[in-house]
Amino acid sequence: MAGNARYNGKNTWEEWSQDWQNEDRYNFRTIENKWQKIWEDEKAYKVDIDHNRQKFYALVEFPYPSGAGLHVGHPRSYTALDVIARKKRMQGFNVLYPMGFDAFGLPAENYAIKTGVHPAVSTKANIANFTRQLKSLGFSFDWDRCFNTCDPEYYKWTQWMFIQFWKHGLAYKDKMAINWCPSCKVGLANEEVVNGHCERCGTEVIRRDKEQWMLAITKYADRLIDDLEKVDFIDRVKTTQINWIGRSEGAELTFELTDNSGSNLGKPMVVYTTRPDTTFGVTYTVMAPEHRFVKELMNNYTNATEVQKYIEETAKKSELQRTSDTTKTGVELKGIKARNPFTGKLIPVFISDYVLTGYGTGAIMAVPAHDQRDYDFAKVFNLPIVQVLAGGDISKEAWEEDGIHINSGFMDGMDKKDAMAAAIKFAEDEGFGHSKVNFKLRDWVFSRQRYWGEPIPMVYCEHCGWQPINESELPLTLPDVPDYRPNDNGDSPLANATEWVNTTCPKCGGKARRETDVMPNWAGSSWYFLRYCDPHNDKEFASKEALNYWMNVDWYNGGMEHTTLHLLYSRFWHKFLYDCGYVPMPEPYNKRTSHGMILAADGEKMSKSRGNVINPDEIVETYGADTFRLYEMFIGPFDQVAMWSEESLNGVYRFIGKVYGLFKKVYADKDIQMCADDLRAMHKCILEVTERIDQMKFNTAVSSMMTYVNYLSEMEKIPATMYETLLRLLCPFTPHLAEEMWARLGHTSLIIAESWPVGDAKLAQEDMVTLAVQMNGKMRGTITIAKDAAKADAEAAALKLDNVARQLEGVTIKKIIVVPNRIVNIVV
RNA sequence: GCGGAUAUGGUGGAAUUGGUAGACACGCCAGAUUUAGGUUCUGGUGCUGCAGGGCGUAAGAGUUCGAGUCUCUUUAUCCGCACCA
Repeated sequence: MAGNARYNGKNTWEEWSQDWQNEDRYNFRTIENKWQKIWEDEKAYKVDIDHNRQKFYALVEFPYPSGAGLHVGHPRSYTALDVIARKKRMQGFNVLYPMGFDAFGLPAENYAIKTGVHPAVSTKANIANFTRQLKSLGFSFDWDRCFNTCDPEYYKWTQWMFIQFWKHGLAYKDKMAINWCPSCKVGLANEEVVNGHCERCGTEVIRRDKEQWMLAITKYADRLIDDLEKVDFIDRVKTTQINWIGRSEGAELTFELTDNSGSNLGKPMVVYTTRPDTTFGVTYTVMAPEHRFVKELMNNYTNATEVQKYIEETAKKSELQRTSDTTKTGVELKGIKARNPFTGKLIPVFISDYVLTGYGTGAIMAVPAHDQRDYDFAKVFNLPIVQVLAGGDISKEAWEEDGIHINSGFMDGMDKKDAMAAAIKFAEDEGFGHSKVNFKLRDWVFSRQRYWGEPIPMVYCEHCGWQPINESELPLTLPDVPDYRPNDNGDSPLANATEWVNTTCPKCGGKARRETDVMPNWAGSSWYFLRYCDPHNDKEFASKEALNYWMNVDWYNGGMEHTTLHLLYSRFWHKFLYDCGYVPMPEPYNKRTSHGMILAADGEKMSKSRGNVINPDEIVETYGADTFRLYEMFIGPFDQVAMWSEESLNGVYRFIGKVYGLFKKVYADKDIQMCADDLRAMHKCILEVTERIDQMKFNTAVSSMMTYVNYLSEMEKIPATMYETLLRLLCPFTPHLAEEMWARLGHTSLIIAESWPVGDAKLAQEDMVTLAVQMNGKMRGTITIAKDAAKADAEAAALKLDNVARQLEGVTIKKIIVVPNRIVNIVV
């Protein structure tokens, strides 16, 4: 017999207590290891469906298992929700708090290119390391539900979902100009381009025509905005998503293109505008250089060479060059005109790179009087500027505010609202336009020309076009390849796996080729929270029963940087599954919060190159997991950036030592009476900690406990109830310490399964209160009187104060304001 | 340029939401114990005056008996988006 683990190998509590009674120092290393082993052996955090208990699903973003290991930023989020999960558990909820790994991604692949180590091998090692680190911090994850996205048993379902997208027409292949990172040799989604640079490696992104798989997220744009009303997301997240989706209401109007004499060329140019009411002020039109009409009408231009040259120059410009240089350039398409449908006048047509091909219709009507960009362009090309809204001074700049319409025919005298309605009605009646909603959001570029991702389960057949493989053949596993390097043609390394690529068409049985691009690293994370509900299911991605019980995620915490990436993608993905009837609710997350970043002590981001990275392993080694956890909660307001400080960490370490030291003063006698002050201190602490955890004010929750511990330190002897209450409150933050001291009090149960204390507001109340006494709002002293004393008593007591009486000499009291239990203000 | 946030001691930060500004912690100072030392304990610590007192929440104005908190103006820093018609 190895003895009882809880008693460090001793068989009885008595044997064990002989040992620890001699210990002066809190031996966190032994103690933390001991409890982690016990929790693991007893599967203390394993959960199952239990219809008799209310569920609570707490979720944190699963990490990418990088070679660098856990960053001190990760535990900020994980500890916060661990605290919440543990408290909910103690409050009787059936809590699901899972962890997994988002294991596909470029770093493993780049590492493979450098070293030849297969990404599966390095990823596996990294996952093992992450798991060890996470376990060393004592998080209450249900490890039985852990999975990673590069496991075929998992990505089988990612592929299956892709096929469902395809079947519903939401996955399509399209040749288009995409963002291309020349260093990673990979296409990027809009969301992955930061200031014209690759989000991963920082290389300037260029534009490149490529055939890409796309997911039609724009079909959900409206619902992605509207349904934000149904969920409890912090405002920052909501507004960022709304701005990113960029809904705008306006109209599409058709401008006929004509030759110089005014005969129609059969090219109705459709423009998008948010201000159809200003059409009387349109003095020219502009098409994006890539607009198909520009090429189609090439023979009509008298300056075709110049036009051609401009088109080529634009194509060469990177996204960054194109957007950073705001001086207007362009070329008039000489030989053609556009007819303003409101005035009938013929106006010039230009091409310019300030008109974007991907937004609206790729063509605009220019109102230089009321749009600064059009104004700038008109100045460069000396075009007429016609004011149609009263106000401003258009000789200096465009007037972009509202105003009464002038020079606008039937709209003269109208305000914006009436004129908008009138303009759209006119366009509809005359058949050249209609109202239209547009979005900045683009469809999701879903192909990556790389290796380490989910293979896209599609094949191309000469006869049948693109076809999905049979669902019974899933998972389509990633083949081994000898060389992971992508090539400059933009082919995936998979293109060289000839045997794998050549296959048969699932429809006609003829020769076919597999898609060699893989999915982006956002694919696996778009639905992982569903898998946690039923992670070992090999028949479905999750059973109906499990989804009905566990979904939605009740509380999801993660980084702001995912607001327009993972968070938006997964909401879209989930809505699609909902529309297909595969998930019970249209939104996956009830509540979303976000933590601030942790910066290095120098206020900079932690990075290898700066050499200011704090390694969590070293902190755990030197101070212990509890200190680390508690410090991350105490470091500052949870939603704001925080700077790492080893000195402050030391303060938390001292606090833990103090809690340990108090144990010696605890009365063995359980029935000892507490006085009113004791009860007040205890209940106040319970109420504060409870409330502050719910509000994520972890830093002040910790200070409440520090205040309580300071109170206990001043006592000669501590009633057991007071100390036990402290341990219960502390348990979510410092579970090892709480568990150890709980056991030393003689308990044989685990404290993590104990109930959360309930505070009594009455007992927490003071019976005497201190009021501030002010004269004309300036502090003159304080009085202590009974709580809820009559106003007259407070007044009388205040006037008796020496300080007040002295200063009252020779002045008359105008009035006295008494706010019960707060303040007495004497106005003179 | 647009959108969002932040601004309080030497430092990180509190403030019951309009009612004693600076909780809690770090640091610092003094003392005690131990000491070769970072340990531990006690007391002090916004600024300023000998003192009654005065001044203090980025700056300026306003509302109020009373403003860190509400309104307006300005400034600084951080983050996101950026020719989206």
